[in-house]
Amino acid sequence: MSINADERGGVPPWGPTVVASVSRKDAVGIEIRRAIILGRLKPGDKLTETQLATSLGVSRPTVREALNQLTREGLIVQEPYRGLRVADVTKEQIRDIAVARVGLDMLAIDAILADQTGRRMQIVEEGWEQFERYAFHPDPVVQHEAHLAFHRQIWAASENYLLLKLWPVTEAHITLAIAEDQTARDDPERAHRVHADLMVAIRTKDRDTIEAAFVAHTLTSAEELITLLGGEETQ
Amino acid sequence: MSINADERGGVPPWGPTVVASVSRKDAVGIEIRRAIILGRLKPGDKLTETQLATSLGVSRPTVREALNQLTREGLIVQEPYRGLRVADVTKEQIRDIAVARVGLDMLAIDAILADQTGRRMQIVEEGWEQFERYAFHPDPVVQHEAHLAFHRQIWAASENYLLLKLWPVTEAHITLAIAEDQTARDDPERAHRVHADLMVAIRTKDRDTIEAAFVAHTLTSAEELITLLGGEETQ
DNA sequence: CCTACCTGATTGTAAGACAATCTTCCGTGA
DNA sequence: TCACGGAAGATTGTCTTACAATCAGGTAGG
Repeated sequence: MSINADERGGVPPWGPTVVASVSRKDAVGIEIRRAIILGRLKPGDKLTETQLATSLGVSRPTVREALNQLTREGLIVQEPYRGLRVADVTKEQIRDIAVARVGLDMLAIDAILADQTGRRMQIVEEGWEQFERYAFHPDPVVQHEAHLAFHRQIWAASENYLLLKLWPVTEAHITLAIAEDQTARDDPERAHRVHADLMVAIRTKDRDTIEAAFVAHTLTSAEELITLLGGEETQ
Repeated sequence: MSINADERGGVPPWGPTVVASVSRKDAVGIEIRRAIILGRLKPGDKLTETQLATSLGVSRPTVREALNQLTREGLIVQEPYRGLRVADVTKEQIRDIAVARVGLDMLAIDAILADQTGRRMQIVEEGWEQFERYAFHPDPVVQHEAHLAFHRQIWAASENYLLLKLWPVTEAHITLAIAEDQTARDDPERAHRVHADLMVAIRTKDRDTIEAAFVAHTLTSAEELITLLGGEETQ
């Protein structure tokens, strides 16, 4: 696990698709998120600054800056002077995440439906097209990122400045919830279908229909995950 | 502007009320937020890492960690290799902040109203009592923090894990919006009254009444602020 | 007057050092 | 044998110094 291209034979670990260069700090953050998405770093795993700095080939100050950000987002839990852990979420928290997400999604939807020009709906359509392009990509990280990008685009379509500011923390928690859900990552057909259902509902432009779809998409999925986790109390 | 108690005669700059010690990094963050609240740092003001480190009496790495966090929250805007600025918000963004806040507040209220035990409502009452204790404090920073603490407590009362994770970014934007509103800071009577009105509405336990109160409290205030800002486009 | 280059300002990153805090293990005493 | 205290190791928190990278502004030359 290193972010220096020269150590990996030319292709940086965050892949060839990033056009704008990213800072080392951001690259570290990307790499840690990927490791969580891929299950290489699991909820509860312990980490240290020195270990991460060494394996990522950067200095401790650089890794600290990335970790501070991940900590603030909620992906990493820091225990001063003791080390760090990949965050895990309890079943109750998974439900809370879903409840808040539906509320926030509906805030976005209200703004989209309020738009008489159709421009915001168009932005959602473009997000859907992007999603379809990558929904079946062989790389599970690309699939996950396509999923996140689609949901982010719904919020972006609302053109609400604060919603977008809240996205990174929300994204981190979506990632954590999905990291608990091993099966979700392995079923791109299902992932595509549930998003297609969402898109069908959005196109009706009927608020109640859309809300029911988001509840099904998010809350119901959360309850299924909680059932799957069964007796495993994750905290 | 320094965070070392020994340079200030014993009392740390963040005041004697902090019981748990805070890290230097956190103390730096607190100090910069206070300066923004007090208007000593104004929207658009330019800052440099070196300048802040010197005046706060800490090292550049420490200041960087604090600034990274403030940047992520939205209080500071960073321009790589050029310097930093106190964020300012446009009138449209002030409206967006208010719209999103009402939505989030109502998410919290829904969770509070759903609670049959009355425990969550009790938490709101305790938040109100705390607010009343400090609403007329002579220090405007204490007043502002009392205001933030009261609103945070409404979210805390929802016991929704993700809502609380979203609070710091929301708080930063409340602070920015209020920093634009010079008059709001100077009228603790009015501040107390508008929060008392909110509390009266919350106690009715009628969702529509509460929503109307939050709209009046947040959206209407935002529109008033936008009118006050008049022709001054802050972007 | 315009363009190019150089310099200054500032951030991004690193290395090494040490302080602070917490945990674990070992030794001693009861 | 158990409990307590102290020491050592692990890890973060903070600092200092240094240099690379990038951008903006000013000056000089054409």
